[in-house]
Order: sequence, then C-alpha cells, then structure tokens
Amino acid sequence: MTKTSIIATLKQYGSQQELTWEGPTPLYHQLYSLLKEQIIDGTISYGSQLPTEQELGETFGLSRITVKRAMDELSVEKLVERRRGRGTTVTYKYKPKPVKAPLVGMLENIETMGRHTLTRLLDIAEAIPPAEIREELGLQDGQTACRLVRVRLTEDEHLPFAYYFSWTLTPISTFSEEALKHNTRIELLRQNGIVLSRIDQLISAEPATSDVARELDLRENSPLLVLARRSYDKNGKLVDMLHCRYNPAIFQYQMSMELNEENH
Amino acid sequence: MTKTSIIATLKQYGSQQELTWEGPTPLYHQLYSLLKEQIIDGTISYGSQLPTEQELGETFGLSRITVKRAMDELSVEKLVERRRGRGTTVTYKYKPKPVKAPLVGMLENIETMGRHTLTRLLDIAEAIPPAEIREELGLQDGQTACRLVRVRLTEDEHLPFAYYFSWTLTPISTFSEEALKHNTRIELLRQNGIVLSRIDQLISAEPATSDVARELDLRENSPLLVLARRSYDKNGKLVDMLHCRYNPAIFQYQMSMELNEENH
DNA sequence: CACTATTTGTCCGTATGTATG
DNA sequence: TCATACATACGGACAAATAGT
Repeated sequence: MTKTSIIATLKQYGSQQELTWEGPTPLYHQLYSLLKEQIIDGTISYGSQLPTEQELGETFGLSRITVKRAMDELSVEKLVERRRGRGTTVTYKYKPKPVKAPLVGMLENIETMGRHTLTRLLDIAEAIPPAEIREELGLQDGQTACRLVRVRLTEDEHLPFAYYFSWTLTPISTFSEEALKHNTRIELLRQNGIVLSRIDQLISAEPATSDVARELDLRENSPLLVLARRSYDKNGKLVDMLHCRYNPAIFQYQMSMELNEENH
Repeated sequence: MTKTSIIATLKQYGSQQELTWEGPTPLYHQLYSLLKEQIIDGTISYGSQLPTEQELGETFGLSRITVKRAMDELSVEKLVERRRGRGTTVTYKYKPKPVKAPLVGMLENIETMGRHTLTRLLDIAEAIPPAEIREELGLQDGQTACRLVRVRLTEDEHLPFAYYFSWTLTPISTFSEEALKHNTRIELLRQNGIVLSRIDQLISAEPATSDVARELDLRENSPLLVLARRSYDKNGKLVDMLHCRYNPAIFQYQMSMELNEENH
C-alpha cells in the first residue's frame, strides 16, 4: 500500500475533523486509536510505509511532537517499526482469519473459545442495576444483583476484542476472579444450583461509547457487533443479562450450513 | 434513594479502582461519566441527594477540587442542582422507555421475511466484478457475473432497512424485476438448475459508506449489521456471494434456544 | 567517497490543562 | 484563592541514521 494512498484515506478523517480537542481525550491518543484501528482491520497492510510525522501533522493539523507520540505508542505495541531516515513501517500482519465463533450451539463454543483467548476482569460487584435492568430482573428499589465487566483478548497478540457486561441474579460469592479464569459464567451458575432452560439472543450493531472504545482501542462511535443474551431458569424467570460488544475487525460470527435436497 | 446507599454503591467503583489515572482520560471526567451514567440509567433516582464533595473525594481518593469539577459539569447539563449549604440534588427524571421495540425479532429467517417486506431493485447487470470477487469466483479476466443491488423496506412504514449487494455466476436472464418480486434469489437459482449444497455465513459490523447511508437514510459511518453469505453448488464451487447490510435500529437477528439437562 | 534530502531522535522553551494540598 | 507538580501540545533547533546521486 502506497504512502500517498494511505494519506488520501486518512485525509478523509482529517478533513472531517475526526480529531478534536473538544473532548477530554488527548490528541495523540485519538490519532493513536485511528491508526491502530486501521492497522488491525487491515486497511493499512503489513509492510506499508506510514506517512512521515511531518505529513501526518499537516493532514491533521497537529504538531510533529504530537504525531510522534502517537506513533511511538504504536511502536511500543510492536504494531509498527520506526527507524531514523527510513520512516515508519507497519509490522502487524493482518490475519484474514480473526476470532470467529459459530452461532449454533454457542454455549459449548464459548468454552472452546476460552482456550484461545485471555480474559481481563474489569469489575465485579454486587450493585444496584439501572432502572431498566432492575425492572426486567424484577428487582425492588434497593435490591442488588451481581455485575461483571470483562474484556477478552487474543492469546497471541493480546489484542482486546470483546467487552462483556452482565447482570446476574446471584450472590457475588458465585463468582471469584479465580473461578472465572477456569469456568464460564454459565458453569458457575449451574454449580450454584441455577439451571438454565432457555436463552434468547439478539445480534445487532451499535456505535462504541467512549468507555468501551477506550478498552477496545477503538475510536468513539466505531461500529461494534453486539450480542445481547437473556437467560431463563427452570421456572422461566430471567436470571442473567449479558451484553457482549465485539470489535468486528477481530471477531465475527460464523456459521456453515449443509443443505440437502429437501431444503429451500 | 438515601445518600448512604448511593455512597455504598459508588464505593464499590472506588474500591475496584474504577477511576484510574493510568489512561489518558482525566479523573474529573471519569467521575463525571460514572455519575452521569448512573443518573441517566436510573441507578441514582430523581431527587436523590448526592454525597458531598468531601465524601466523594474520600471514597475515590480524589481531592475536593476534582470532585467539584465533575459535579459542576453535571450541573451545567442540568442533571443535578447544587446549592450552597444544601448539597447536590439529582434533577434528572428517568423515564422508562414506553415501547418495547416491536421490530425486535421481526424476522426469524430470510425466507419468511420476503412476505412482510418490500424490495426495491436498484441495479441489475451482467458486469465484470472487482478483482477480489473475480478471484474468489474463479473468473478469467474478461468474464462477467450477475450483479444485483436491492433495498428492502418494511411493508407498513416503507422504511428502508437492508441493502443487498450480490454477485452470482449465472446469466442475467435468471433474474428479472418481475421474477424477483415473487421469488427469492435462491429459488430462481434452483429453477435454473443450480442446486446449492452449502452456505457459509459471516456476521459482522461495519460503518456505512456514503451510498449505503443514503439508501438506508442513515448518516455516513453509522454502524451497520452485516451478513456476508457465500453459496456453493453440488460440486463445492462458489456460485453466489451476497453482502447484506442492515440498519441495526430496525433489523436485528434473533434466536431462541431451549436447553435440556444434557446441554452445557 | 562526499554531498544531499529525508526522516526520526533529542532537546529547549513556552503555554495550557489537570490534580493535589 | 494560591502555590506546586505533572501531562499535554506547540514551535523551533539540531543531531543521527538512511538512501540516493
């Protein structure tokens, strides 16, 4: 990929004033996210020469120091290599086979997925859910549920690709940081006597909020793939609400169907 | 909601070190976001007394000035009211969304979908596909395939919600505007002697390009739900590539699973 | 080999924003 | 409100490595 074509691509963002100092996010970090996103999703491919600090500064209206800082952070993560006199080269190899999860029989496959990925626990607490959730879970005003916030990363590159947020009707003792490393949430629920009878899932897309964007190294409003899951126990009572947000450049859902003559 | 219970709830965030200065986001803004989120989603309800600057500062380990700045920004947005000597009161009224989205789960599969929706044909042509597609379809340099571009609308409100783009290895005579109104593409293929044996599907998300955004009445770069489908004939040869882009506010993919004891 | 243009690395000074006490 | 410390962002200046003539 030529440097001029990269500039042309990036210039669109520049001219759209994608980078702004209105928010509290530093400029160097915004540029960092923008570049990282394009490297990860293969828009800027392996071996490409990035534009020089000078050029990037001009296209985005930033000083060289600011651009340098953004590129240095990419270099720390080994996504690019920087050499005096030679410029900055992309050293991340885009993999056309990102993490994929089958859609059918998802429960088992989340477990197999667990073996090739890492999980980082951001938050575990017994807390009062927002009003909407409270109502759906059938909670009174002061009652609490167990909140889990986790980020999943690829095992090899340690790239964050999923942001999980869940509310569960169970005491916090059900989950512990240690237990979550070796078991899925569903397993821990069953060990606590909660047997699921039905699961409803909804797949959609939504823009990244700032906190999710920060954790997944994306820019705000980047498109995310979303899976919302509601789990019901034997009595049909809603006991668990899970909201998964995925970086679509890394994670996708896949399914394959064999068709016989009878099928449409 | 009592001040102590609010503190108790917030304290969990504090003790989890939800607020950190590792990232580039300023502390006052992190606290601001945390509070705003809980007010907007109803976790902290209308009329509640927020903890004092002093108390918040202690729970999160922040100085009073930093807390003050966060609360001031909430007050600018009229989410809270601050009075000397009286403290800070929540003035935002949480309103539960009255409508449970009727569109959710509107469509269980593409076949039945055809009956409750309208289709608008944007383009039908026998043309040379781009290089990438050509390669996948196994086409020589000058060979053509059949390109279809369609938009799908809801039957009642005539809202465009899906943008279909497909390349098919078949003469253009297979499809006609009239035939497409009454049959699915798959049906028309079978009538032409092409029997599918396998389908691969990939679900992802991507930003709306300007042309798609225009057709779906969305802004550029809005998140879209994407379904990419590849269909193979009896010999395992790729004969059809379909790219569906959905407005996630109108169309979502829903599934429900009954679980028995054997399942994980 | 020198000479030059390019590009990154390093350093300075300055102004503003953030955070503490 | 003030003093202090550190991070962010800018502009400028110069050094050091690279590549081409």
